[in-house]
Amino acid sequence: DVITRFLRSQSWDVNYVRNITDIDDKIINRANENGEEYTTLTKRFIDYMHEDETRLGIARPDIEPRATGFIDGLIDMNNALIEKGHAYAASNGDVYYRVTSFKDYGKLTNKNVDELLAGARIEVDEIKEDPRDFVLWKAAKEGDPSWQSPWGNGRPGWHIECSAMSKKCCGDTFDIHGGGPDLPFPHHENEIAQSEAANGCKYVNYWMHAGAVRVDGEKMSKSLGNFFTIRDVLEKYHPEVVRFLLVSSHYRSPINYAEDNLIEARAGLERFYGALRGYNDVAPLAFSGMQESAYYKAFVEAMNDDFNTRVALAGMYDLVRDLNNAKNEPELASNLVGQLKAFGLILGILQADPIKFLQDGSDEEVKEVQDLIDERAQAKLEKNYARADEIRKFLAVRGVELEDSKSGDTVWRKEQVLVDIPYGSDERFNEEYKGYKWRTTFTNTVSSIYLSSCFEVFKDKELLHSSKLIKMGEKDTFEEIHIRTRVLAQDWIDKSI
RNA sequence: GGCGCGAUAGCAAAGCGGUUAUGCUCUGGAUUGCAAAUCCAGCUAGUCCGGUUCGACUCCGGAUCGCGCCUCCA
Repeated sequence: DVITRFLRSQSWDVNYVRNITDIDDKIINRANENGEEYTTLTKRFIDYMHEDETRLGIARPDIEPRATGFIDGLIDMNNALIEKGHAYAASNGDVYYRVTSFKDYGKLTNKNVDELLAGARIEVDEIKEDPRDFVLWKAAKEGDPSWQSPWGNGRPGWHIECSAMSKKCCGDTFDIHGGGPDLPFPHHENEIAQSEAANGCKYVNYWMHAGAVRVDGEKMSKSLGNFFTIRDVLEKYHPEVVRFLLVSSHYRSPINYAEDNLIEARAGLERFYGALRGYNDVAPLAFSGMQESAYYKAFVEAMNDDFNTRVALAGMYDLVRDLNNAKNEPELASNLVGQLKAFGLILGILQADPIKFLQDGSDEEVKEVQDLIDERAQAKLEKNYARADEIRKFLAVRGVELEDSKSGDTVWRKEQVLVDIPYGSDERFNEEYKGYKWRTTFTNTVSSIYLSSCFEVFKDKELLHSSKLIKMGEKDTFEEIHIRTRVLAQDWIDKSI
């Protein structure tokens, strides 16, 4: 999504194609289990996917081909491969690709065809000429969805559909082919073998493989029990926070999904939205009018360097600093905001109402908080600072942070929940130092590889201080963290006496 | 075993053969009735062992650790 947005912003004519595999063993099995048509099942999941994408602000591709819509092209391709000796129809109605016939096989992933045999774990199939051969067309089992073909009723093989779809949608050669880190072998290797053998020309100019999303440092998988959906995440975090996390690292780097990283992503966004408050009427500037801007040059340079979104963000932070310094120069500030929003548009962030983003609360809460703010303003006018502070503290404990601006207005924002108390209730320590009581809470959240700790200092049950989140590396021991937190707590008490 | 990727400060994450990455956190200052936000300044780096070089986090070699792929999932 970000790559497409950026390329288009630089006047590239982009044809963005993303295919859907809507027929395979898993789909057939699940549809049979559910007692429904496989098309009903795939439609439901495709609809879900589109809903999730919409929430994340992901633009739809220009074409979203489905495998079952390209059966004819796929059969043509198989025919071409058979004619050229790169494929053969087996006795049972399957069609296989003859791997040894393609001399470049393995060029993408640096595989040696001879060594592949040694590593083959599958049982030797009597039907294939060679265990390395892969299926292009699979004969249908009784009752399964199938299509007619020169080799009898069947359905597409597992790799050919991508070659067939891309040929129709992108042509014999196209520029960029993306995919996940698990795809280069065998899938993309097989696509190359199919398309280059059938079409007689180069398949793809640039391969882009993304880094894996990891959970607690491991691959997400059902067997590991660390599997969850984007919907689960969006229940807890604003979609923009998720996007921000993703653009915070290079697309090729693995990215670790951890609560701490989401919290940090939110903190970064708060800095941007804090600066954007009050500029709702400023629209993103067009890149065409920004050619001379140093921020624009930095942004484009970063993005032109293999879509280095992290470096692009660094430049945007520079802009934010300059924007915060330019609050007394409305014209300049407005221009900077326009630029910042323009960059945000490419990354798919910063287009929301800052106040809404920062307050992140229900309408009832907004009213409740505003009433207290009004009461506090009155107290301040009457120089009743005790009451004013009481209200501030009351709200602070509930995660509402007040900011008095110079003009006298008070704005507020919702503080992140720094610590999920329920975890680690058996890992709390109540200690005493110089007459102050302080409590340490440790957390080791389910999806975090990091221990976190925070401390709260009390005097006669009154909360005096609540620490910020202290994050610890995975190598730190529990004992070390405990000592470190104690030092911080005692340090605070020493200073406050 | 084969192929490939990685190891950077308290945390996250980039570039770069010599010169500030950046963000979060933390510390000091300015500001504030007190705060917050903001600004200014600062503290923490480059897994280990060799080599190349005037100079290496950056290049080369090795070790260690971590991760991915090697499946008729696509």
